[in-house]
Amino acid sequence: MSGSKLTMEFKHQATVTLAEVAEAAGVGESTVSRVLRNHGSFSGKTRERVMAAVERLGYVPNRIAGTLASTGSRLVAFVIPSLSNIVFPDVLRGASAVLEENRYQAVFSVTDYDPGKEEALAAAMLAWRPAAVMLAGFEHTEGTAKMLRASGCRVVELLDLDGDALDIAVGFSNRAAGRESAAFLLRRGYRRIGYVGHDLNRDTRAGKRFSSFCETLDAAGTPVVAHEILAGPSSVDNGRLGLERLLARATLDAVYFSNDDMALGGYFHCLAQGISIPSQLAIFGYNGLDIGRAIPQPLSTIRTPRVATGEIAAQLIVANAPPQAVDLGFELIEGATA
Amino acid sequence: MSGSKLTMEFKHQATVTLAEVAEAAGVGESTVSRVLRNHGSFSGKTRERVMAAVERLGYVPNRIAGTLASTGSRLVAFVIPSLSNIVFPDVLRGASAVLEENRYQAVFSVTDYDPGKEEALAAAMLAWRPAAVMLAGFEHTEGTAKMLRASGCRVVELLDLDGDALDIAVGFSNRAAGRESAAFLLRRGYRRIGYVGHDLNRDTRAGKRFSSFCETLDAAGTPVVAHEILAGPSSVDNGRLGLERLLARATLDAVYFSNDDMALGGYFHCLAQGISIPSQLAIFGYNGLDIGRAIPQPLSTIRTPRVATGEIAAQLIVANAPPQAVDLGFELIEGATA
DNA sequence: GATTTTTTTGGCAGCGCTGCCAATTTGTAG
DNA sequence: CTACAAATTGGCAGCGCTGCCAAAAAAATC
Repeated sequence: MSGSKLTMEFKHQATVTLAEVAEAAGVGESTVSRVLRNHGSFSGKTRERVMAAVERLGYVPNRIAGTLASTGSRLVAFVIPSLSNIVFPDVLRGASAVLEENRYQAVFSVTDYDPGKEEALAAAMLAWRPAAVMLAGFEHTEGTAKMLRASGCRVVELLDLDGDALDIAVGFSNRAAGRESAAFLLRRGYRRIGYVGHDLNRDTRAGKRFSSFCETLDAAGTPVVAHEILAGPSSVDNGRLGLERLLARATLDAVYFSNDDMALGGYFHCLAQGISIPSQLAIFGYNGLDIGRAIPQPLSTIRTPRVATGEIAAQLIVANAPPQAVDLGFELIEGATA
Repeated sequence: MSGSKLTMEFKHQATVTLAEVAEAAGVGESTVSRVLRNHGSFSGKTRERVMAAVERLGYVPNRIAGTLASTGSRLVAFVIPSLSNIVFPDVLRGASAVLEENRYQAVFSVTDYDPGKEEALAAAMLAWRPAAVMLAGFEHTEGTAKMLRASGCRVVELLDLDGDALDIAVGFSNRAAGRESAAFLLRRGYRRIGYVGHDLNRDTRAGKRFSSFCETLDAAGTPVVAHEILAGPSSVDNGRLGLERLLARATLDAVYFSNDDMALGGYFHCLAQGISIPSQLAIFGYNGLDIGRAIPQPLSTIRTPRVATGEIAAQLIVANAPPQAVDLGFELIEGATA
């Protein structure tokens, strides 16, 4: 479209091809290919001549061509809801370490928790013929599911276990997390419990935690007294704001937050307002962020295996493991805020 | 290598090709290609027939083949030091939003602050013939620089401005950040200033901040009294630990931290130890994390344009802008801790 | 030294798509 | 109805590499 003159200036694709290397080394193309991939047999002398030519010409193999010619791409596609929610960078971190070791490449796109966008991005990803597509959770549009099933590529659904997996699932039960959080608060004797969360229609895993949290409290005869759902993303500020609003409407002795960052916001709100924790108000979070342990009173929360989720998912793909659901569990941290 | 029997079970690459679509629609291959890319001319009737065939067969274009056949790949490669340091997810977030809008794909690898690994990963990235490679800062091995220059693909160096760019640079001056941090502390009257940081040989941008911080204090005749460098990554725990060690060795009235997370660790250490802030000890961070504003005394720090760095970098690539250095600046937040 | 076996090697047909060009169809003007 | 321009369309040669197969060279055996 624009600046074709500029384009000229900055594009000099140093197109050294395998054929040129072969020529320079005085060997056949397939020999170069074998040496470079260290696959098949060739003599040490040949190897040296090829490597010398590669070095001399500054040859960089073209994976695009290589992938097209062979099959299976060593690309792993991540279609994640967000990069602001620490969960996803953590998962990527775990996965990328394993993938890099095995010479796979990670590709990603961010759906912003929008299922429609997820479908579009998943389609775009499939066009790269990845070895696997990794998504968050089980809630996808029908189109997405159909497309993934038809694609023939491996699918890994991450961070959830409450639902039917398309292929592989790695994570833990969000329902169990919600349930155990509620049970913990009940054990501690709290009875007037509230909830502060971010948009649940979009973050369906948070939604599952909340709903099983509610069910557990209902069963105990002490349902959630009040809840405050904030439209924006999970954040410290929203946690603070949410708690402020909630306390303006209801008298509570404990609050469950959809995430640690929100819980921290709530915690700081209490500090600022002189609300003593946990005697006046208990706070319980979710995720087990490091910073939760560093505050004056360690945050009571559930620690999730985020990095491990990425690692395991990547390992299963690398090993071409059969369909399965891997439960990594979570750990309830009693902390000092509840 | 392993499980070829398993392999059979899970690979049914639904290989519907463009040729099959053409066949089914009763048109030529190039026509299908034109319709799908909405490029060139074709009649409305043809369009419908093609789309119907695409729908019916569940055709997913193969970008690998498309990229090989055309030129330029609409892939943007990120070679970043870490995903734990919030800086990089933020940059990716900004960039990926812009890239997705323009139908580019983000690919990434994590170097773990290791220049050797950076070189290897950059080489692997170039094999995908990306439209651009984005790296952190200017400090690369000679091999990396040579390879990037020879590659002919655009290069963007992020988050630094103190050095010579290979092509495009987007960020701000870390030296200026260090200098202004020091100047601020001096203006506030602090004279016995210490530093707590993470591994500086590896995070060269943090190294630059520290060195210009030191120079500024030296020039004022009040050099850094003591510093504590922790081997691990920047983290809340390390900040706490670093400050504890530092205070055991020196009497200080202010401490500069290499990052906000470390500064927060220091802040909480003070809270726990009853050290009053800022009267007994001032704390100054770097990055401007949200949580720094939520704690009882807002953290004094420098806010960096992380998301914007990613956005601008992506925009320049999408627009195929000429080589340039874009200074996004930073903002000193006075806060209440210094 | 001849023969068999094993190791190396090169040739070449695709992988699925795009870009170019020529051919065909359609539209328009004379 | 003819001539000419414009809009559509199809054919096909690659893009750079890998995989297969047969040929050549080297090593082992008798």
